[in-house]
Parts: sequence; structure tokens; C-alpha cells
Amino acid sequence: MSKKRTTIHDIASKLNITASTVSRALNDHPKISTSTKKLVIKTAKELNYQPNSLAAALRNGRTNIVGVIVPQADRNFFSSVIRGIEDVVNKSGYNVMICQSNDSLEKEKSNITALLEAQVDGILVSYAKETTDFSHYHEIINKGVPLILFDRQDESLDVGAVVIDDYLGAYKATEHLIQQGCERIVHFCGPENVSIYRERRRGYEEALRRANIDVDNNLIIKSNLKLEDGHQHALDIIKWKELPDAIFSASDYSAMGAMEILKENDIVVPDQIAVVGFSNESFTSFVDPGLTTVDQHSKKMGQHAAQLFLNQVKKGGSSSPTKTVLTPELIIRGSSLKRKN
Amino acid sequence: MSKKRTTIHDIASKLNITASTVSRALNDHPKISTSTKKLVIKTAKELNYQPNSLAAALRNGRTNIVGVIVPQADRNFFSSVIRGIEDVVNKSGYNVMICQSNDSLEKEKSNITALLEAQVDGILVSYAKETTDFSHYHEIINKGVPLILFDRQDESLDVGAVVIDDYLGAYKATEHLIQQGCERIVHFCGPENVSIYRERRRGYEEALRRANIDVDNNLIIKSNLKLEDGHQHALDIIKWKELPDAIFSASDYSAMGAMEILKENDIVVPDQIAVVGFSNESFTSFVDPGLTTVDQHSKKMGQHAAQLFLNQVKKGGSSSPTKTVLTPELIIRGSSLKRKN
DNA sequence: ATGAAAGCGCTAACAT
DNA sequence: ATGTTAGCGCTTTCAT
Repeated sequence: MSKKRTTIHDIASKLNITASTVSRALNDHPKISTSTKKLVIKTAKELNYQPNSLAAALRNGRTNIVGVIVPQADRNFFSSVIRGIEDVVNKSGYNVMICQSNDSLEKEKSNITALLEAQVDGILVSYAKETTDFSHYHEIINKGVPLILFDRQDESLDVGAVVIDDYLGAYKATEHLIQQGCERIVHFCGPENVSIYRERRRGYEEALRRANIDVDNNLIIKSNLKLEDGHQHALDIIKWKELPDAIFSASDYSAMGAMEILKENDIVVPDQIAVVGFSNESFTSFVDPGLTTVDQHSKKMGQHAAQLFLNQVKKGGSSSPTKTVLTPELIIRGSSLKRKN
Repeated sequence: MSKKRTTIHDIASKLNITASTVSRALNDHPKISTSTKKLVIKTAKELNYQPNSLAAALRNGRTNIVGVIVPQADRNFFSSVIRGIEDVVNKSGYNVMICQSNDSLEKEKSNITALLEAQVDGILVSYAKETTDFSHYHEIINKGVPLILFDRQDESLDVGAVVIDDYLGAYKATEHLIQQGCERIVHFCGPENVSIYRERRRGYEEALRRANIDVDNNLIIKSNLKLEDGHQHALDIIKWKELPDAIFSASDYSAMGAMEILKENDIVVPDQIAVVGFSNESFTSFVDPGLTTVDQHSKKMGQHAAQLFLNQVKKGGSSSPTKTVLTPELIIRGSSLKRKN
């Protein structure tokens, strides 16, 4: 059943030429006569020849595969980044190997090991929420494998990176809430080891300060930012003596979770509590009221990250790595638009 | 900068033994003394040795990689299937290489070629909406590479498959609408070449017949089932002389699209028009009213598909391929619950 | 324009 | 318990 695969040797012996000629013909080498090329290609088809990229990769030292590690591929944001990456690298003949870390450090490490063993030509990663120690990334760097970080980055790592200006996104979001008349703004804040969450918190605090509103640590809620976390936070909040007038969440999911609980408890969004999320997940436009959020130009981020990788390959890792910062965009929807009163 | 990679030969020469011993030690071969093993492992660490799975794969004829092709990784359904697949195959030492076809036949073909050239040990695929001709799948089969279909399958292909009973899911959904008193039920129906959409339509029609309601072809709308398609269909529908009293869409996205337009035009869901979708995408529970839908046990589907693959590898492709059919579950939410009147 | 030969890094059958 | 040897399929330098 499982017939022997045909190799270039099979083609060669059938045509009474050598494997080298076949290899060259197949790779469109300039010094091979057109007639030979045609013949080889024809015979290859007849014999149902399938190149073994493994063997070529072993010989060449390049696999033409780039590894991508994301916390969760089902986040709209990440899948959109991946599309951007594919857009760019496919054009240069690369394939993409996607791994999910599920935001777990262990899984992230094993992903990296697997990709390194598979001899990928580069690794693009958005690291897990759990990740605080970055020594496993040094393994990538030490091996001379191009490493690009996207979305989440670490300053201690001297590698190419593309991020959005999380500080600015959070600043815009908070400023918007203040303009709507909010003064007691709760912030759902992600793990502090992740730079994007530190930055978002900084943007939130700075916007308050500029508006002469004191930063109240009681209003800053440490969170894992999942839907269920949003539920829990909202359940806590509605027991407060004095309700806040807005929530700015560092994630759309926890924002959504909070909104669900508020509605269940007949607290009107946005009139009693305005809600703003972060990421522009697709569901944010479906819900009622639409969830105001911050768009991160995900596809563009992927394209940039891929381009950084390609540049690095071209230059052979000479010049110092580039950091690209994209400007986020506030998407205003019903969840934050207070009626004038 | 990019130092030479250490190989088993480096370890061998440092320890004055041969590469074979090193190889065996690293693979925990029973006939290697514990002391040698320890020494080898220690030295491997010191030299920062990284196995080259490419070379091993070339030698062994197995890569321990399974390829997965999905139309879109950002569909909750597919990403959930992928998790199920990873769950199962990781435990058996396989890694997963994910490709997206974007529902395009061309991309699907190039995905298959890439995976085949990468010598993956098996391919699990849910084919693109565009796919009507399955000859490229025969290449996989002819090469003796295990092929498993999930979600979408083709009867002409004699391979392992795991699907849900789309007929039953659609039947339950339609029956539910009828029980709610609906009689003029519109159906958004996907491309006919895709089996799942044929089956869903069949379930819809059969449920009507059993309730002695004539199948009205004017109520069956051919659709590509994206959000925008739902918008368009709803815009058409609201111009009808007589409104339908329900919509059963073969996809959550087009159901959502329709719901958005209906709301904008002050048509009350579910009272005037009830809406039911298909797939249980995560946003269906977020929206207001919650979207009634059919759950497809996505994670379980992935686990089953992966298990079929593992079985096939074990048996060496002897026995005839297994088809697994999962039973779908109707998730009733607000969008279809008419108030009793 | 084509051939001969070596080797990428690893494993396994066959020694001893 | 360890060494020897050959080869997986491909590319590429060096010949001719």
C-alpha cells in the first residue's frame, strides 16, 4: 500500500542522468539545458515525485519554516496577527508553524524546544502571561535563531519587537471616560510581569492625573482578565457602598464579563457604569450596547513582525534589532457614551 | 555570533566514545550503562546540545509532526478542535503544524503540498468551502500518509472522519422553532458542495415536513454565511411583503449579522422574528438576546480525530477507516424564545 | 552542460 | 555494553 517514495535518484536512473542534474533541473539552475529541465519535470510528474524538504533542509541548514508561538490562537487578536505574518512570509517562501502556549510557561518552553529541534529559521512569539523569567529565550538567541517578539515584549531582551503603544491606548480610553464625566473609574489590571499591562495601567493613571483626579488604589483590581474574572470583579463591585461610574478593563473579555453581571443586576451600562475594554475582539461590536475598546492593528502588527524577521535574515543579524511601535485606535461604542444630563 | 551547533559527534569525541553510544544514551536505550548515560546527558548540557529532529526524521522516516488544515483558525469552533487534537497527540509525542486555508481551494492545495514536503506523519483537515474536487486528497492517500477529515467530510473519500450529525442538529433547531409557534422559517443555507450544509438543510426540511409545513423554496436563502451575508439577507427580508417569523441560519455569524440588521430596524427578536444559529461560537452567549445555537462538541471532535489518526498509525492502515458521528446539542437562549401569547 | 563524491546529523543492523 | 558502517534524500564543490 504505502509505496516507496520516488526520489531524485529514481528520476535520474530512468533518464540515465545523475541525481545532481535532476536536483539542478528541479531547482531551475541556469546551467542546465532547457530540454533536460523539461524532461526532468515531465518525468517527475509521471513518477509522482514529491520533494523531501526535510533532506533539503538538513543539507542546506534552512527549513524555510518560521515558528510562531501565541498564548491562544482563538483570540481574534492573535489569529489576526498570524494572518499578517503569513501574508508576508509566505511571499518569501516560508511556511508557518503555529504553537499555542495556553499562557503557560511550561508549554511555552516545550514549544520553543520543539521549534528549535525542528530547526525553524526563526521564532516569532507573544509570551505567556505566566512568563516572568526569560532565560529560555536566551537559548534561541544563543543558537543564532532570529527571535522577534510581538504584542508583549521584554526590555531585557535585545531583540526585534513590534508592539502597540499600550500606554497611549489606555490613556485615550481613560481620557474618553473622563470626558464622559466619569470620575471614579475602576481599572482591571493584568499581571504586572507582562509589560503591556504595566503600560496600560500607567496610561490609565496618567490620564487621571492630568485631569486632576487622584489615583485610588482601591479602584485598581488585579486580574487574570478572563471572562470569569470579569464576572467575579463585577460581583464584588456591586456590593460596594459607592458604585464606580466606569470600568476600564485591560481586556475585552473581562470587560464583557463585567458587563454581563451588571446587566443581570439591572445596573445600566453606560448610564450608571460605563465600560471600556481593550483589543477590539470581534464580539465587541456584536454585544448590546457595543463595547468601546482599543484596536491594536493586529494584522499590521503581524506584517511588521514578519518583516522584521525577514530583514534580520537578510542582514545576517548584524545591525541592532528594531523595535516598532504602532499607534492604537480608540473605538467608541455605546458602552461608554453617557447621555448628557 | 551564530556558533556552530553541537552534534552528537562533539559529545562523543569529548568523551572518547562513539556517536552511536551517544545517540543510544540520549534515547535511553536499555543496553547502555547508567554511568555512560549520566555522563552523556551531563556533557550534552554542558555543550548546550540541541537535538536535530530533522536529521532524526530523515533517518527514521517519521517526523512526529501532524499537519492540521482548517479554514480559519480564529473561528472558535476550529481553535477548539485544534486544542482537542493537541491534547491527544502531544501525549504521544507528536507536534502539530497548523495551516489555514482561508476557505480557499488554492491555499488548501498549497497547504497540503507544504505538509507533504515537510513529511508530516499525518494530515487532519476540515476542507475549504470552495473545495468541490478532492483529487488533491488522493495524493495524500497515495503517499500512504494517514488522512483524517473532521467537521466537513466527503463520502467519496474512503478515510477516517469525525463529524457531528448535522442533520440532527438542524432538525432539533427547526423543531424547536416550530414548537415556539413559528411557521414561516427562513433558512440561510451554505454552499451545496459542503456536506454539512446539505445535511443541515435536509434536517430543516424534514422537521418542517414532520410538522406538516410545506417546504417553501423562497424561504431558503443560499449564502456564504459570513456576518456580512447575514446583513444582506436581513436587509432583503425586511422588504418582503410578509415577514417570516423565524430564521434558522447554518452559521452563527450570518445569524448574528441578521440579528444586527433586524434590531437596527426595530424588528423585535425573538417576538417578531426568532433567530437560531449553528456552532455555539463564544459570542453567541454575549449578545442580547443570547443567540440560540447548536453546539458541535468541538474539543471532543478534535480528540476523536486525533485518536483516529493514532489508531491508523498503530494499525499501519490495515482495517477500513472509521467514521465517528457525534451528537449535537441544541443550546436554547433568548433569541428563539417567543413569549406565550 | 553534466558527473562524481562528499556530507548535513542522526540511527540501527550487525558486529564484537 | 559499545564500536563499525552504511544510508535516509538532497545539494554543492570540484571536476570534466
